[in-house]
Amino acid sequence: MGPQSTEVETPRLAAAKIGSDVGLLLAKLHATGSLLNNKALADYGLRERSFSVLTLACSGLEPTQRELADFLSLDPSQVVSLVDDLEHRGLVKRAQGKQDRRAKIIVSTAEGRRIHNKARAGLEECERTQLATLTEDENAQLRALLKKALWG
Amino acid sequence: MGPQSTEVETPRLAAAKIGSDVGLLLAKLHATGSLLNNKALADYGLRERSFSVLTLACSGLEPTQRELADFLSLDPSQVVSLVDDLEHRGLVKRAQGKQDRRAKIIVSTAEGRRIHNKARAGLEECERTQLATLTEDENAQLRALLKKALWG
DNA sequence: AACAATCGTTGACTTTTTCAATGATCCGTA
DNA sequence: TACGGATCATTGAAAAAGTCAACGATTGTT
Repeated sequence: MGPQSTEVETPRLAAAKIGSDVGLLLAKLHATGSLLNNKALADYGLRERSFSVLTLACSGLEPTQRELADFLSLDPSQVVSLVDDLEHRGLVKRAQGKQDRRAKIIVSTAEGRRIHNKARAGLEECERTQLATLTEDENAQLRALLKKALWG
Repeated sequence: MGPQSTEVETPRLAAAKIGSDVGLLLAKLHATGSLLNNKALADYGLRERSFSVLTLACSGLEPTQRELADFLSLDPSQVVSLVDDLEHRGLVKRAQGKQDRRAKIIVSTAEGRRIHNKARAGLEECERTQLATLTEDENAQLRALLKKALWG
């Protein structure tokens, strides 16, 4: 992503109609958010994406790599790298698919769950400050709207 | 961003708590949205970013490149490329800054405004279909929440 | 006048994304 | 059962995007 300063910027340009373009708003919020999230996760050797993979590995849903790729909007080869990294660090394991032996199921290790719990706490705190200008209700509303936009 | 299929995916993994993580929701909606937006803009030789620059050039706000970089969360060198491209195609012009002669103000040409109008119509139609699962009210709510999250 | 800071630009460098090819496996069909 | 086409994880290469430091020109400050 681009270079973000943590300073408050004067959004002179937000006056333009583009300031209401959903695509741009998403891009901007995602950009600034990613930067902060990655910073918060760095303490645990994670980034937004590896954290997402780890979260799903810890979920008990036993996702396959293909499912991870679809859900996270990543190329399958990118998932390979992410899982490689997490596996080398002993946070997740590859297990053989149950119905499909081609597929590999990603499951967390005890250590993975330990790290994940810590990282999640840090990330939640980080996101809380990011959305500090929203009330608790608005925060929940935003989540609900994003989910509905994605999955109806 | 990653590879998106236009098919509807079964979000088995959305059940995980991560399905409520704002960071991931933003990333995912942004990813799928970008893909569709870029596809819609391709007819006009534009992409999300060059469209944003063109929009601001057409806004009458006379943005400098530095302001574009800040507002669009881009590195100044990326703005150079985007403006180069638009300028070569005769859609925008670089004008000397008024108070500051180091700065360059980006303004649209008549052709730029013509293309922009067409592209904007196409993009709006595209975003309408993307957010089809939201009601008109929810759509407006989402915009408002994103703006508030960004600028309070 | 001197100095540090900022603007746009360039170029090098790293990271990320994209894509095609591969072996293993699955599934439908003859 | 055996064949053929599709899907899975993986690899590696190529393309695109992002990052960063340096530069001349200009600004504002001391």
